[in-house]
Amino acid sequence: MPGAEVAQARRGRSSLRQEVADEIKRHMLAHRMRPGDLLPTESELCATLGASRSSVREAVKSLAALDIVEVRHGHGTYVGGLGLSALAESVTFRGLLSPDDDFRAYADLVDVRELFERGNADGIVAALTPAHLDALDDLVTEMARHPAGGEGFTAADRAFHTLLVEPLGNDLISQLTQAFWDSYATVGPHLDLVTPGDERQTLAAHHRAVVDAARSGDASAFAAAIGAHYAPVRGRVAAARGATGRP
Amino acid sequence: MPGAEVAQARRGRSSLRQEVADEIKRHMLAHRMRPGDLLPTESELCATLGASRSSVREAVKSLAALDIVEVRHGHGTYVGGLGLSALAESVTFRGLLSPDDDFRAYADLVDVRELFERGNADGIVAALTPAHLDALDDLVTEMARHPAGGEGFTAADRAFHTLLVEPLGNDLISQLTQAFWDSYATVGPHLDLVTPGDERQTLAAHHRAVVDAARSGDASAFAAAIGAHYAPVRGRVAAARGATGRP
DNA sequence: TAATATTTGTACGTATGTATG
DNA sequence: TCATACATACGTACAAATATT
Repeated sequence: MPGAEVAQARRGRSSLRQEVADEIKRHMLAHRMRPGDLLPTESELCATLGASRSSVREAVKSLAALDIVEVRHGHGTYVGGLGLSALAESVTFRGLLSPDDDFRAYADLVDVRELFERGNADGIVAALTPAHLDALDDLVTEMARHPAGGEGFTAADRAFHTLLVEPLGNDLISQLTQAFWDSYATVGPHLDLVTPGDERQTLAAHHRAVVDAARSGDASAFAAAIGAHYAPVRGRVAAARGATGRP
Repeated sequence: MPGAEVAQARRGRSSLRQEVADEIKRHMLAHRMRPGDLLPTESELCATLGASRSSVREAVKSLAALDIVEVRHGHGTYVGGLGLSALAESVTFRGLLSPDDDFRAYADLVDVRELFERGNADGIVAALTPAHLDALDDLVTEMARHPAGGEGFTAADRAFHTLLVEPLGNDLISQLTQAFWDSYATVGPHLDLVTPGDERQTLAAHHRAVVDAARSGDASAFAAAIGAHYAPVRGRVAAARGATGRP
């Protein structure tokens, strides 16, 4: 017998697992729970929802993949951080799975990353504080001290782009920026893109130009500097497209 | 005994379920599979990966939540569409779970939606064909024929914003636009936002202004029209913020 | 330090629902 | 209608991790 409570509300509808997942979300909303709050144990969910442990576990696992819940072994199940790690994973996999379609997924990624910074030029330049600018400068120095593509450079680059949009105060944009940076950094190395040595040398300089433009308060100059930062990547993609066949 | 192949590569690392999920993704990449391709059956995965049915099923369920695989009952498991339904669900839930923090999640959503259209004004105006413009006009007519908030209006609105970014040829932007529209449309009704009757009347007119500006080829006018389209929503959020306490 | 209770992780067997031929 | 292949669901048992005592 497939339980009672949920099963009853499941006549001709979707799978029991989906119903259980929806019920768990409803529970979180009804109790106005916050990230980090403790959810009922699996056994309790089984009893409450009238489903077997397998079904409950599978439902919980799909919610965990979306960062809606977080499961800690031997501890319990908690409300998740609701971050966009799921997005990053999905977009990354998309890029890895179709590397031969003219690098389209990768190029799309670059466009979106640029949009977040260039399209918010006014807001970013207006909201950046001297403290922000100094921190950005330090990160550029950090980049210049490490070889491009290395550990230190990569970490500084991620922090740079995160900090750049942070003053906007838009949490969604901040998380999207990080998710897309992660995808970009993961997909890139799997592509056959040729990065000339002299281009590696100018990477830190491009970032420095962005900070300088921001410090000057000139939104147009800032937008142009952002454009110059992303232009080389587009050039590499175009070069690879030309090389691999497409006329 | 916890199998052999995967379990061996799992000394001191993460859970078996995670290993199985990674292995499935590796399999998809190694075989250069495409959305719609058939994956091995659960039994085969159990045998190949040396894991039990439970572990394999839970792993598959987390991949299904990310639209990386798609499971069809009685049919088999296929490579998923790699869409951003996961993003929409996560963002929507985030908005629903924290409706009392000054509508921040909702306001963030509006900002991002506007960014996709306003920030791409140049590209959109340049790429829109006469056929696109006519289709957009038809959708506006459709909106004007239906009451705001109704079924017909909502469908036309979604199609409008989808079509608006479509000529950019950026699949990622198109999918993000749709995902955020879905979140916006789902979260909005749960918030106590007051929409004056006269504002409902002007909704179609705002969309018409966007199309007219695009037809004129003036990117600045287009950007301004997009701004006018989203401004009322910001007004409602600001009004609600003022009403519920925050000075 | 060690024993114990709680909770999630893994495994296996069985029965049922669903689509194809 | 029947047979086959597949996913769905249930129940039980034990392993592993994390506390508390």
